[in-house]
Amino acid sequence: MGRAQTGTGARPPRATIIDVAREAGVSPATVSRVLTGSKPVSAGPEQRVRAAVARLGYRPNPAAQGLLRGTTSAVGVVVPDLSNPYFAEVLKGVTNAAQHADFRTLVADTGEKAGTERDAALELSRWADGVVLCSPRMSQWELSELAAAVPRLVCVNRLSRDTPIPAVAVDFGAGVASICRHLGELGHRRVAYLRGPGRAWSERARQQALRAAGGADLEIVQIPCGSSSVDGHRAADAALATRATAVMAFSDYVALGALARFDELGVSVPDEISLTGFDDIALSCLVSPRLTTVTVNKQDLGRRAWELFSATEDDGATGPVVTVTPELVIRGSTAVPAGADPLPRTAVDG
Amino acid sequence: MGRAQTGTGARPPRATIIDVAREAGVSPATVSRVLTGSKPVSAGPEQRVRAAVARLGYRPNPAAQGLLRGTTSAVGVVVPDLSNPYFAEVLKGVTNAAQHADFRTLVADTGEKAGTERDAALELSRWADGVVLCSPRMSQWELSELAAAVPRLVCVNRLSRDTPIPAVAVDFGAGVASICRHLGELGHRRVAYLRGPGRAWSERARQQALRAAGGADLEIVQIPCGSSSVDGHRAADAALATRATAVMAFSDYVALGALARFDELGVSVPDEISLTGFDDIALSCLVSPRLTTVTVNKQDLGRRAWELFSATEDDGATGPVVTVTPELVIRGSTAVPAGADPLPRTAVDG
DNA sequence: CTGTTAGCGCATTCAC
DNA sequence: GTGAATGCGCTAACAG
Repeated sequence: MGRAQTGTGARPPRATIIDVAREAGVSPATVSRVLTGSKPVSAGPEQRVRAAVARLGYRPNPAAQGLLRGTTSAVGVVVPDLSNPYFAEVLKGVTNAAQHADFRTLVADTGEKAGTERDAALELSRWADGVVLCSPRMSQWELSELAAAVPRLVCVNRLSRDTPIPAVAVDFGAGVASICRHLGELGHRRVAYLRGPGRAWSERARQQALRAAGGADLEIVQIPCGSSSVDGHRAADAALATRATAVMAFSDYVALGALARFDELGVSVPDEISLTGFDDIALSCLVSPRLTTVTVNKQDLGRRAWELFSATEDDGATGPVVTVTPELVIRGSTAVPAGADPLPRTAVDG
Repeated sequence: MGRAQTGTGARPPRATIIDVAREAGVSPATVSRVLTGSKPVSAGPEQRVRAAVARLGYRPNPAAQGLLRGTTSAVGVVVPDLSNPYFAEVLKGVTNAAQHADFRTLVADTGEKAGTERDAALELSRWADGVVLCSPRMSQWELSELAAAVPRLVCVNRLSRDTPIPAVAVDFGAGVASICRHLGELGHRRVAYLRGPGRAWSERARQQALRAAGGADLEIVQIPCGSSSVDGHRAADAALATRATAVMAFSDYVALGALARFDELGVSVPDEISLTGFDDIALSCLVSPRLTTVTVNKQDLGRRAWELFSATEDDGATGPVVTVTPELVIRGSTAVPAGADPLPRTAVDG
């Protein structure tokens, strides 16, 4: 009885709060009060409202609520490439945290094209209360400009000196330093570095650490590469040509590509050449040899970005910066270079 | 001159169409007309409006627009696990296609928990014009119920006989059959199958094909497993214990886990045991040996899901179903079983 | 061509 | 406690 005729094919138009009010024999205001719990409602009407809501399958229209509140309960996430497991994990971290706080996640993939990041972020910012920018490749200038236009902007893996943008970032310098130390202790003296995208802040941070680490003890040979496994695969030959005894890749994703190329070439890792990654993605311990890398909790990065986002005020951001220190994890892809003493450095120092 | 005082920290409240109208000395309707192009506006006012828009940095509020239009220009995507490269790729496919049509993508991750899929989809459907459900693990009954509640529901890798839900799905049967054929031709007679999640439709589709393929020629031994690489890693020992000469994994992601375990155990692939995957994720040709699998264009799957979505009417869905036939790609992880004739079957048959 | 009016669905004032 | 009125920002329908 009473169920509005639900034709087989025709879907009933979404019920409004007015429909519910009529059905329950109360005013829309009362329905709203029951649903939001903003003001007490006596038992009788409350029951009738709840029954009507259930019967009609009523769900408040979020657009209308948002219009009234002035907020959207949504957060935008801009990533360079969803195919990259790293960004997929960060997105997962943000999404899960947001879901927990009853927020929706809007996602945009810029396809590693720095030129589209600005538009993507601006667009998402219209639909969401703010935007999380993952490893933006845009210029510092663009970023500052964007920060002025987007109500709540949070960066992942991008720190900016001039503009106080809230950010959570991996301490790439510490990561690179620990890899260099590890390689040095093994006896490597000449290391080929597979460079990431020049526009990536994280790459520039690595370069800085590389400059500090490289010197008399460790010679770093730079090889242009990129951020994907295909890039790593392509750059592997050039790395080999440097006669370095170890290859340090921009990331695990890149390292996996290089590893595949070494395998094709019959170059044994780590016997003939050592290889390191960065990030410790899931698949890095599924390859053979398992990748020596630096471990970063990517979902946690996303979660922290969310926390920053939800702690940020809509007006001038104070710009707290969270730094996450990665940890070296030594696995099978690094070893003493062929024909070298394990710890010559200690011997010399001592 | 004229730039409203943009205090250093304080962000100016988002301008409304009324602000623009005032600034340009016209009515809000004229501003709207200039912006939407719905009706012609003469040059003078148009220029003034554009100038005001630029000066104020005005952008229409999508919530208000949506409220009026009754649509959101957004699509929801529900995936079991963003960490799984397969789903990340499908999401990328949907997002890119949606972006192209000026639609936003909302994403929800259910963490492989079938129980949360329904709520996630229902929730997203309030914010979006419809939902793409990726490999839903929910029951057929729940799915039918959901289809009645969500305006535009599209499934990926899930076909339902009773309810006509638009869907794009891989022809898992054909894929499994081609793997079985390949394995049979190599001379394998006993194959261990690493099962996917029992709730997954794709798993049931595979089982059907397995029943057809398994028989006198090919014995299939079923091993409970799961959908992640960790599951594959765990199940590898049991697969080995069956004394099968080949292992067929539910997916590449699972196969990669098994491969890693075989490597740990010193079991050589494909010399001692053959291994196959399914889906052909990017990393499958980065491991050693490269994985024999069946190739599926995952981004394309997402793109097609989007097309189905945008072709679907809000009312009763007609339920077109697109089937994608995967292609066998033979790489290094499969070989003739130890001590067997390469093509005994042909010999017997001939 | 342009301005005025109304209303999308909802929550939150006010009166009662 | 409850109902009626107001307005969030915007565009469609009307007048002029």
